[in-house]
Amino acid sequence: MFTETEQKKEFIPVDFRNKIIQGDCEDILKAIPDNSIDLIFTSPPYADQRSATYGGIKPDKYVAWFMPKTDEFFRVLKPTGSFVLNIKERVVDGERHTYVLELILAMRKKGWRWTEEYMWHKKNSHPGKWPNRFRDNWERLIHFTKQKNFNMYQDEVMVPVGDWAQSRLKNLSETDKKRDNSRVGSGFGKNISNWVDRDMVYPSNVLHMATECYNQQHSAVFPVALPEWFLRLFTQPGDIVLDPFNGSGTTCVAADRLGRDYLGIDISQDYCELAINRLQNELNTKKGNNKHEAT
Amino acid sequence: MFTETEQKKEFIPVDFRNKIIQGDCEDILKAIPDNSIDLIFTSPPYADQRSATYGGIKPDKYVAWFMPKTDEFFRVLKPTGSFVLNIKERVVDGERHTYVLELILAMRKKGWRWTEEYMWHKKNSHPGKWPNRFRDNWERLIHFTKQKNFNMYQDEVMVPVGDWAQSRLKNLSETDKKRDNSRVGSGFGKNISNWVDRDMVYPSNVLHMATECYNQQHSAVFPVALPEWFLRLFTQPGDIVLDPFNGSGTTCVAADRLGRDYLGIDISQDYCELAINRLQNELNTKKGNNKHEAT
DNA sequence: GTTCCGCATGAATCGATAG
DNA sequence: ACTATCGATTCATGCGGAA
Repeated sequence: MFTETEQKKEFIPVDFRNKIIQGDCEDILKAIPDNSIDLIFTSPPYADQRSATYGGIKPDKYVAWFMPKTDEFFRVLKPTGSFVLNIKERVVDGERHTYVLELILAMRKKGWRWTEEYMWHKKNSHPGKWPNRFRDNWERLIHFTKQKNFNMYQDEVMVPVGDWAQSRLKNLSETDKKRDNSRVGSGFGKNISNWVDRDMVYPSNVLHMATECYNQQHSAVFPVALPEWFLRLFTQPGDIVLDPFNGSGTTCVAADRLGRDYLGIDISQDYCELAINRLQNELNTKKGNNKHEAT
Repeated sequence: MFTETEQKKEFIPVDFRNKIIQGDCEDILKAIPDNSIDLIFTSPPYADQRSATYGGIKPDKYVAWFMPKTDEFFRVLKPTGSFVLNIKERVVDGERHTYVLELILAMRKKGWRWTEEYMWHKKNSHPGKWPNRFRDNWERLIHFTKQKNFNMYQDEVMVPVGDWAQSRLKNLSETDKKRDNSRVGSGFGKNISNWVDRDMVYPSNVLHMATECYNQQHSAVFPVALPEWFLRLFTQPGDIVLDPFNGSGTTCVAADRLGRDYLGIDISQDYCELAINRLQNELNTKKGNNKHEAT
């Protein structure tokens, strides 16, 4: 993993796989060839959020700030690739701001296809009570593509039927997180299939996942299971996944676990270091598990 | 209940409560005074759907078709009232059509406030998948208001607390609970009572409800629980609720059950008759229950 | 080694207060 | 009048100490 500027310019065009790069994705991506990325999965800083690291983009300026970046995304994405955007509109003056709607319309004018909108139901959203609204328990996962036909591997995200299987899936994923991560290279779907492989159905466009909690230092804004789901659905092992707002590197962790290559870009040096540490921990966990299995 | 045109013109301005009226809501509402409706809850014909009765509005014409009607809705709605629109964008040529996004933007230009967007998660939608998408399991419930302050009765829709609290509180003895409760009366132990006393919490903006089939001819309408929830939240008993695309009359049934007055408008004579029959059945059920109680 | 419970902490939003 | 900051509100979850 390289974060130094010197290495970027000569390294990326030749081989930009499995790197975390510090910088503005709009600039960094200029060095990436056209039609070279299989999946872009990202959660950009929401308007006026994360101002400490991203400078707090004003809601009214959000589309203008984001559009040049999506132009680069469009260029580097393979024609059969997908762009999954995790975003939610802020409340401004007591009503939802329209920057997400405007962004979708603007991106369509640039050639993007608004193929689908998945729903992430967050079980543990921020609490609070106000006179005019309840807790915001969902976020958009907007699926853009460059063309009508794109790669989608639906069988890879099939889920067990019925509540009994759901509860077992939950238990498995929790215990597996620490103990069996090395085997999770192929993912929980395969583990599950050991005992319920005959009762699997296709999921819907509603995803139920809790936000992941805090290892003291930092909180991942979305759970690893979220990029994992879309990586299974839209990529194959060996494909390359880009997260241009990499943050703590959750997308790259998912790619690493699933045997996909990643490219993570973030403007914050601190975030880049955090992501590199997380990925190093993943590597150590793998080694530890392998050693454990060997003994 | 009146469906004849002759009765409409003289009757509505004087008393338009608990009626099902056949006609185009854009025309019928002209007879309704300004600022007279407490809540508008409706699920308009989606683009290209219900073509037999509504002539199959083309997606590209949807906003132009819908906007004049929302102007009337705006006029008849009380300043403190709410307009809840159940809608979902169709897939056209492999991507989501943008008429819902455009509708929200157009309505805001006319003075509507896009206060919130609730999510209806349809738990039992029809199974099925397509090469480029899974089954669509959610719909928007867009909450528009005329002004920043509006009527909202949040306590009416509180829900039982989650499993985590049940499991965590199950070991508290009855004496502990009583002691803590009594302390609340004397002003002590308020913190404890926050946990022990509370078995109801406020919901979020995600609604989990199964779809309902009223009968074989009119499939996949929304469940009565859906308007019921919003009627509880945004109206009080005696308030008047409008559904300008009344269909089989589910909104009116909810209003009737909750002691709210209703006004249902639909362009289809068949739907109007169906709704009137449903409401008559409700009335008969009530009478039957009362008689049973009397004996 | 389990289970249980206390506690801290969030992609939040509102209203009031201050400059 | 308009923006910036701050406290209050609220609940699902993980962590860690205790039983």
